[in-house]
Amino acid sequence: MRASLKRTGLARHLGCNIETVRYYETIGIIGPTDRTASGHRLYSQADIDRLRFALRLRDLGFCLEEVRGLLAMVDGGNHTCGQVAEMAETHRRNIRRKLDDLQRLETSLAGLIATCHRGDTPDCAILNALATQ
Amino acid sequence: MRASLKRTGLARHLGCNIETVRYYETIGIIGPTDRTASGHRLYSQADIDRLRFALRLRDLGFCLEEVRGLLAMVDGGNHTCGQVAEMAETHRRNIRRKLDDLQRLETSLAGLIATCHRGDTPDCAILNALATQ
DNA sequence: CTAGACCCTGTAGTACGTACAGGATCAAGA
DNA sequence: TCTTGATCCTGTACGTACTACAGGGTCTAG
Repeated sequence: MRASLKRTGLARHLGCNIETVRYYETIGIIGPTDRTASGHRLYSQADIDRLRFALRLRDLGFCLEEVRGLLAMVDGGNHTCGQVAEMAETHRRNIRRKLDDLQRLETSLAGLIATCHRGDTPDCAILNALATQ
Repeated sequence: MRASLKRTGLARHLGCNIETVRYYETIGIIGPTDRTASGHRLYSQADIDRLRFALRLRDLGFCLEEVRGLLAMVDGGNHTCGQVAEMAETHRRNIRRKLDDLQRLETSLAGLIATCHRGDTPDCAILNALATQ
């Protein structure tokens, strides 16, 4: 069966927000689709596949610029598997860095919280620690 | 010695961006400061302390709304140590959740990368995995 | 035929700044 | 005293990745 959905159907099918679909069209992640005589968009199976691909990349934390790049590579057909792997590796390093940052932050916060005796007075070890020069 | 800095001096002293200082003033994180006769801002020691406090909270990952809330609590003097600790705990839970999300993401990405043979052809296991319905 | 669900476009708002434009002021050296 | 370059001022636009309207047109089931 060949699908041909409108915006709400598409959004439900892929589990994304309606507005996101239009946004992705305006910034060129997905191209302009076919329209009905009255101007309603009709999403073909190819449109759906492309959007799903983009959404998966997004869910993997790629920014839209990277998504655009990967789509362009696939569109052009002038990519190699090695290039794709390299982009993925770079992205993974960025995520690892974020993980490290967040882990350090959690540690700091845990240390701060541990100093607190949770009294019902305004005198707070957390605030004192933060206010100290 | 009582400090009284202008914007560049302040930004250098606290290691933040000049524009950030002005931004924090426009959104009310820090109040309007004294000015010279010609209108140049002068940051007192109290201004500096307040900004440092706000920047530390920001560095701990609190959003500006939370920073504003904590500052208001301190300003009003009507807070308890327990309330502060609770905010910190809530924030810590949010960070933990982000850590989990990011960790899952890293795992997915690692799995994807592992399937790739890094060839110089366009046929790519990563792209195939992402394109598969 | 009508009600309500859906579609269209354009614009404004979110968080947290960053970056400029166009002009005024200040401090130090000649 | 003059000039030069650093700094200051204000206002506004830009960035990401959407989200939320407003004001109108279309479609479909009863």
